[in-house]
Amino acid sequence: MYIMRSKRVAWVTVNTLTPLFWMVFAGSQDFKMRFHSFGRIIRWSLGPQLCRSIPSCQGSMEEAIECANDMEKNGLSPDVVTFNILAKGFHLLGLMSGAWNIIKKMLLKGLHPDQVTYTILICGHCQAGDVDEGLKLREEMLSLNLPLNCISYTVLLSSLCKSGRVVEALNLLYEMEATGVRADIVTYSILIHGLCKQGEVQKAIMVYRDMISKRIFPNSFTQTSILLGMCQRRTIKEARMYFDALTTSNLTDCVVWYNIMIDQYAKCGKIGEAVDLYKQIITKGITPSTVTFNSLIYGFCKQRKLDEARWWLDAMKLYGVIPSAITYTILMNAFCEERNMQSMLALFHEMETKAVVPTHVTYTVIIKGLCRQWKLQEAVQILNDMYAKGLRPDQVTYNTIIQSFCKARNLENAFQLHTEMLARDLVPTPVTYNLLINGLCVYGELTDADSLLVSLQDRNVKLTKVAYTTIIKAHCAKGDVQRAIFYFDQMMEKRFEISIKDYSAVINRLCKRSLLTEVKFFFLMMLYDGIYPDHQICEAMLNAFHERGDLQSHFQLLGEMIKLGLLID
DNA sequence: TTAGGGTTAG
Repeated sequence: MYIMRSKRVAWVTVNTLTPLFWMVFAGSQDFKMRFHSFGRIIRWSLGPQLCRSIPSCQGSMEEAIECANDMEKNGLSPDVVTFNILAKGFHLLGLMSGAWNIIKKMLLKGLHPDQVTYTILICGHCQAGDVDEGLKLREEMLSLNLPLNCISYTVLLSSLCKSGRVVEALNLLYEMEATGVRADIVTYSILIHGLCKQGEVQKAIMVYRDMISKRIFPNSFTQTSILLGMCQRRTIKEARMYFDALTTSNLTDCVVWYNIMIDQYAKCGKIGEAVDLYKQIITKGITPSTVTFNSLIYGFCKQRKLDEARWWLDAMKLYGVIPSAITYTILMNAFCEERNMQSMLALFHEMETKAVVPTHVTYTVIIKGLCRQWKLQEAVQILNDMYAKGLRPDQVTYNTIIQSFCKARNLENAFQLHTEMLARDLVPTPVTYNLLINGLCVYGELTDADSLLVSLQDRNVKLTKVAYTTIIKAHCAKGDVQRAIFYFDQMMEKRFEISIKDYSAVINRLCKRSLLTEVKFFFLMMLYDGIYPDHQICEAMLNAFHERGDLQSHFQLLGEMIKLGLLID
């Protein structure tokens, strides 16, 4: 009971390494109570410091472990809960090897990991981005006859949703139902959110109805997911209607709903509406968050009103809201877009003086700025500095520099960076390959672009339509229509949605080379595909037919244009 | 006593 009075007492106890503690508990008959108090001390010794930097956290982990060791010295054996608390501590620090060591100790003591232990480990794998390892642990649990509970399922489900694997997440929900594990509001909220984010709004509604039928009622998290879904798949007006209904029918308003709405307005250029909502937040006495200001700043940056954007950064400070790395990065990117490197770097230094730690996105913006000034070696230097600072550049970081090396006709360095990505276990994105293919098409050998595309296809590397349209355009421009048709067929076989833009790109290039038979071939293919020509594409063809003296085709097309209403007078 | 959820930047 003494321990429970205040945190301060617990800290005194831990820091003086327990003599006081044992004086308090000496002679206590309530063994369980003493044991639980140790758990609290361990949690307290982890808690306040976990929020700080890693080195001080490690210190507190040592203290927690020392406390657990102290238990043993005093004749109390740590149990599964004690070990779980320690494992969780390591997990929070991202030190999963430490968590595994704790589990090993636990096993050596003849204790068996329980559902919580497994959940912590699953969480560790999932947060490291390895859901499949988490799913393997699920198999292990099942093989050990250790059924997963709602929380363990929810951790897996959350991670699957974050990786975009919503179908598998849905299947897990069905598995829960089949095994008699009742999903709760957290499970449903995560799933509805995941489905909405993937644009699967219909499925999200289905899950929502299922939830209501089980008499689980939405809370602010669920409502946030639905609002997001509305923003993604419906018009902003419909989202606003839902938002208005939320804010008028709920007793307590949630700042996240306002943030989502403000962000939507900021993104579509309706900054006035965004500011109006901000005023509503203040009038209602809701505390705006960093995200509120970030979205407003983004909105002003998008309108290229950088003075006003900067004013909002200062306004944050007046309200006691702390700017984050995202706040600074938004502004830095806006200055980068304006080619104002000086202001961009001034903001970066301001960040440093205010102890706001830059992220990999912040550095990517700096790299983008350097690339725009063709300071490519300096950009590579920043990339290396990132690793030295313990930051992991991502695909966008690499793509930014690769694009610039391609534009600078330095394909060797561009491919070197691609190799470096692979060496660092960073899976290149379809954009990486689009950039490299485009680089080879425009500044290198087209045959090399062909070889790259074929090798990617052979290795089943995920590609987007752009890879195909890029190579098709290049073959059209260089007159190898057979090859262009070959890739066009492939693009259709892969069921990419082909638009008039794609046909126009091909037909325009063929017109420029006066390859009229091929022009007619693609034009017919477009009509067969159910795509109506526009005025621009017809104009290009008319000119080409006229220039080559193919008057029959010229007048035939004119006739078609009149029928389609594309020719006025 | 220990495990799970929402909004923003390149």
